[in-house]
Amino acid sequence: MKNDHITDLPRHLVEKFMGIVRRTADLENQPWHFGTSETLYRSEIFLLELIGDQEGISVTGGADLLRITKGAVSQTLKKLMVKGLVEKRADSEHGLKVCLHLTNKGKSAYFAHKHWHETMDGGFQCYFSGLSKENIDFLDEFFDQVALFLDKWAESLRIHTN
Amino acid sequence: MKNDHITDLPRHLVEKFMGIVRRTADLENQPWHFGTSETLYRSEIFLLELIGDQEGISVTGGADLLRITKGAVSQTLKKLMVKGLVEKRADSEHGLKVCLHLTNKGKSAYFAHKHWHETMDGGFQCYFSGLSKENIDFLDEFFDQVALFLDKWAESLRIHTN
DNA sequence: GGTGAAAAGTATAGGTGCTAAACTTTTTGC
DNA sequence: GCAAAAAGTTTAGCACCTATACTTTTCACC
Repeated sequence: MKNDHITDLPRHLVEKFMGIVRRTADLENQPWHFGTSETLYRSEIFLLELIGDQEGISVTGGADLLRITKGAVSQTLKKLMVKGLVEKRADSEHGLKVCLHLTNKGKSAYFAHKHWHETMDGGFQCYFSGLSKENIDFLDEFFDQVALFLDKWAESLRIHTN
Repeated sequence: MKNDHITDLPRHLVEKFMGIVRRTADLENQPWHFGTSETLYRSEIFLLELIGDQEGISVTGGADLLRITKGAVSQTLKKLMVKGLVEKRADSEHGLKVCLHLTNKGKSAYFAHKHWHETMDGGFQCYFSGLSKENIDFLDEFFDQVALFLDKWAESLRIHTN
């Protein structure tokens, strides 16, 4: 069929997109060795980054932002403390709450991660800056459409799970 | 700073994109309840889909295509067989190889999944069809840029892992 | 002010999904 | 013919998450 290259174009794009999604998830699952001698795993990096962004956050607060259970945060937290990257401090106004802070070792890892993002995102930001307003607007709209699609996906799961 | 909305636009888009990527990965991790009474998990769906697409494939062949170890395939395969969705057949030309096939129950799940994709992708394909050739080309180029970025990412991990 | 419910955090069991390594059996190559 | 390679399975172990039970503290209401 000589028109395959036209009708298949969207499918081709969808597959390209899904490839990117899977590769990104894959890369995020790789352990990390920057800024510290400790090996950091995905969940640990996420929590470290969150604590660095919001020093003094609580376990429950972190769980809400990471959208996981507080039990999961508690477990990851323990690993970060064993590695000497994070410390717990008592909340002066609430005897049950805990305030999470980075140690200097933790800050080293945190800023190494931030710096990695800077250099890494550099080229990409550059590419973005070179785009026309039309293309930027289009991308924005496109992402919204994808988000709507994901809503539909989630909804279809919700229905068939009852 | 009054120009924040301009300089932050790329960052805003990057975060939007990363949100989509994470949400998609999340949705793929949800268990599945279509076309069969059995609950299917991500690895099981992937393998089921692969066997449906390529009936008669071997364990090692599947491992290569899924880019995981054959041990992982063997484990997932066992679950699919316990659920009665897949069966092993001897390879007539190679006594050690195994040919994987869907049972009727497996085909039901496989086609339910395919049908779900059809209806699900429907609206999105529609949206795609309405796009101009310029926008399509731009998206294609954009995904290529993201792929390049992921290459850089992988490379940076490779270096720091030696 | 006292009491019961809610909230913060921890600990544990269990489950998915993967790798690495050890193992068996068959096929292939010299 | 025999060693090496290939196909597949099994096991131990790790990362990561949820659900649940639990303790301790705080809060709200009478």
